[in-house]
Amino acid sequence: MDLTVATEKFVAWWGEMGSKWGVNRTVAEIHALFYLSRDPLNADDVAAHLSFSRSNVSSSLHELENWGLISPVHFRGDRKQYYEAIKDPWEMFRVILDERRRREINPTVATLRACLEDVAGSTQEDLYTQERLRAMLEFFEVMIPLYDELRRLPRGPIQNLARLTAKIREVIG
Amino acid sequence: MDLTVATEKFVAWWGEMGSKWGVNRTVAEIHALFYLSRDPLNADDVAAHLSFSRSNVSSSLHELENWGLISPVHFRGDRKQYYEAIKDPWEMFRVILDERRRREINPTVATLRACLEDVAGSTQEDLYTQERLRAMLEFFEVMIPLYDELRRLPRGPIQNLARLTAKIREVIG
DNA sequence: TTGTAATTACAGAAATAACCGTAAAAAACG
DNA sequence: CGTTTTTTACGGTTATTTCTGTAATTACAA
Repeated sequence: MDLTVATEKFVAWWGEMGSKWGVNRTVAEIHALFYLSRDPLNADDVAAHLSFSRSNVSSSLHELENWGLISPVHFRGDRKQYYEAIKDPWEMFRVILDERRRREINPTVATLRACLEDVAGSTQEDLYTQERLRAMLEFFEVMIPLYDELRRLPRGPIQNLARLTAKIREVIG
Repeated sequence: MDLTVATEKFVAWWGEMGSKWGVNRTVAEIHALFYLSRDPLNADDVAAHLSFSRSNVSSSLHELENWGLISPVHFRGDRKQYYEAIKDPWEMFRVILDERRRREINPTVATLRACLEDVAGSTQEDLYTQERLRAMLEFFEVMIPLYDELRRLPRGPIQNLARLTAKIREVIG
């Protein structure tokens, strides 16, 4: 209970965003609370601050842990399970993207390959479909290695990249 | 009705992905169907192929049009409204990202600014929160211009970027 | 106009997802 | 060990989203 206006506003917005990106609103709100909180929180803290049931909080914490966005913290002499969030946005989004890649992008590539197998000995009619599937697969096959490279760059060089690509456009344009 | 195995599989998968990224499953499936289809389709075609109600198809087509992923096509002497999808994956994902930026990223930046205003004359206690909000805002303020640059690059240079960033890491690492 | 075909709006039904409270289980102490 | 505290699992409920069918509207051709 009793969050500041700014915290309240950010938590609500982050929940809203979550729901637009396929993340449970409650999970996203809890994540936002952890992100803004200086100190680790336990399930009761979260339940009290956001007025969710303990059980709902419990499973949401699990989900956030599975995503790698929060990690457990223990205090000696306190049995409760505390958690704290990744606090650096760069690291945080890297974790999210890595996880989405693992869960969704990789299987998508696998599915595309499977579809291409299915359509391999193709009649004239399916040739167009085959072509579309191949184009999509090629897209991922370029973007995935690019992401793999970008994710390893520290933020300094990333900031310069914008300037660099502007230059590239200038040269070729 | 009577889609090929590959089409069926891809449509189902795309719907699955949609639901994980905050897009209505039906809308995503219809989009997939358009993507794979050589010829423009009308609402009846879609309803027949995927066994959705006409009205459901109608509103889904609208939504896809709002996203800019399909566009209307007319055939002389045929009153029906046909649509066709963007067929180039590069262009397609660019449209999706642009739209998500407009709908979600820009408002997020605005919200962050608003939160920072709220927390401006801050007590000691809120100082940490303020810091977190600022860090998040800074992240977006670097990534948005970078995206703006990348989205304007044709795919050739993008393919080389991966190699380039590998080089950068090599030099600084 | 008038009739016909296509589209859209809407309200209720169906399906899905989210949430809570309780009870069982597990873990941490003495 | 037994006790206490914390965590998890589960069944039922509520809420939300999705989907459908019908009715109203619009666009078009004769």
